[in-house]
Amino acid sequence: MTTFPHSIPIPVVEYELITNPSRLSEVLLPLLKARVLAIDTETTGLDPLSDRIRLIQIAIPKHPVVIIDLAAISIHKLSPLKQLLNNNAVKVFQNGKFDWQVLEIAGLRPKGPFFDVMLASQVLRSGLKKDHDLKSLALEFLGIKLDKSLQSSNFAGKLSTSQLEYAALDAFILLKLRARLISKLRNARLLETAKMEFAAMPAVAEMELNGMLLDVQEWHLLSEELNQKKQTTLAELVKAGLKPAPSAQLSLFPEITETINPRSSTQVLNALHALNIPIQSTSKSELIPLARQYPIIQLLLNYRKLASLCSNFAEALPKHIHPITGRIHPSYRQCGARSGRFSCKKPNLQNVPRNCTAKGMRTCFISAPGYQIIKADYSQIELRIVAEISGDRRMLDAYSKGEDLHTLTASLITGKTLEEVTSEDRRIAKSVNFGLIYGMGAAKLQAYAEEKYDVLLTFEEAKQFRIRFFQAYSGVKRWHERIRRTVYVKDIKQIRTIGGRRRRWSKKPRLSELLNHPVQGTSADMLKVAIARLFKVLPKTGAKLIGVVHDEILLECPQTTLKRTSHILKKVMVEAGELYLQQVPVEVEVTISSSWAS
DNA sequence: GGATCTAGCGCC
DNA sequence: AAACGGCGCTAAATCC
Repeated sequence: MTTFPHSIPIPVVEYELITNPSRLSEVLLPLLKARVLAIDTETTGLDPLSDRIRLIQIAIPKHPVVIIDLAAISIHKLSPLKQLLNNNAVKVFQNGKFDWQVLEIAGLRPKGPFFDVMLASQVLRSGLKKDHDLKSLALEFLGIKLDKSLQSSNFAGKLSTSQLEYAALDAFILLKLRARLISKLRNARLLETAKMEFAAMPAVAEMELNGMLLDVQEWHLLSEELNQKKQTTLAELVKAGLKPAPSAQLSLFPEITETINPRSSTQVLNALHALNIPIQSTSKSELIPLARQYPIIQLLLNYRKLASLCSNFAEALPKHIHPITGRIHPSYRQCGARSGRFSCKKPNLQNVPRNCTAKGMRTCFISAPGYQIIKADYSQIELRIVAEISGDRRMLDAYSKGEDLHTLTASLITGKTLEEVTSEDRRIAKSVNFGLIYGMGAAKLQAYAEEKYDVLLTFEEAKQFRIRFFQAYSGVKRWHERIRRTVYVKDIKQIRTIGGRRRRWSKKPRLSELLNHPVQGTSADMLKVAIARLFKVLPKTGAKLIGVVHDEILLECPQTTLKRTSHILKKVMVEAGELYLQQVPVEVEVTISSSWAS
């Protein structure tokens, strides 16, 4: 890594401010010939749906930065700009998702190929937890200290010279950053991964603008139901004897301390100790084994779950309904996870509960009139990727014959034939499969099976299943051993997905992290290829991308094109998967419904 | 008093 | 020898 012992002075950037339509086409003429355009925008705020674009700054090498004051020029006079943004030049952005959205809403949608310096940096430094804002990138890759104090200045009124200089520099610096990042990416063999991110970027930008529609009335009913349950559970808890520990009752106001807050782990710990229940912490894994013995613990678990559902979802999600669109527009980060997976926030729609009430929260996410929701997800994608990467014969055989891997595992660990396997056996096997591929130990497997699959195993059983799993899938065992050697013998601190996406560690990685990245990351890669391709083909169907959840894609589709669109969606997803999986068939399950429920 | 950390919940 | 990974949000607890 290059270091810059002395910071380089901030370059002086020439610019021309355009406030007059008659000068526009003239000044854009040389830009039309450029192969690369660096673009930045300044807006009146950070919400593309309610704030407005003020400036667009465009930089090309050896030329003054062109700053166009969009407050001064009517949209009808902008065709030269539209033509420029719609040409085949590479468009360079910093966090281009935001600029894409702002430009789209201003009727100035830019056309790719794109280069996003933030995404490039995230791909390059994945796992190393660094900042990826423009200031950090300029310092890290160019040794330039940028002054970003004007970023949040008022871009609605009259603009100062320093604001214009700031705006010009932001665009100009992107050219230099791109050049530096390209060579870094190429040296790290990450250019292909970065290009995949760039291609997915407009799809992500549009997905956020599309947002999802929440049925507020149904949501309210569901919230009421949850709240009722929460209150009755609280009453039962008090009845069952959840009260302050004796020492705490020395309070001057005993009536106030008659009950405790069941969400407070410290209060709960004391209260349970007072009831002679032997626990070290109030964590779920410690409470679950005691739930059968002590009814109060089951009530406590129920209450905590209900309280979390109420505050995290029932009360929280309606607050995110946008006043202009009436829809929820979460913020997706396409490189949000170190594996390359998406993360989602404000609100996080990737963790909306599936089956928390009789009705289900996801049924409240609905399609607009005249539309339906198409949901498509990759079937057992992580296990398929494990089969591909490990080359495990048995897994590959099972998948190529179209067999069910959970049933196969059930048969292998119980010794029963495939026909004898019960649905209970299969559920056990499911927990075993998902638990053991990343090297879970027997104790955790036991807890995990109970917590997630309601499967009771003794420690000995968990141990036996673990042994039999690795006997049955010896290729998986060899894969684990191969990776183990890379950490503990070769001291390697990085690993890649099938497509080459890299994750690094600053300290010695855990084996499970090294096993996990190629699997989760490859799954993320195929999802991104899929949405990038969908971005190109969906417009002709009228369908809109409205959500992604790791191995799942959600479209809102006009009734009239449902059949064709779901066919296209499935085809695109399967083909994206097949780019990475050569030995395992890729399967995608598609459902059509008036809501997000499956 | 506000900022930050932790525990515990949801999802794939 | 033992070890599942990846996220975000809320409320309580703690720090400054």
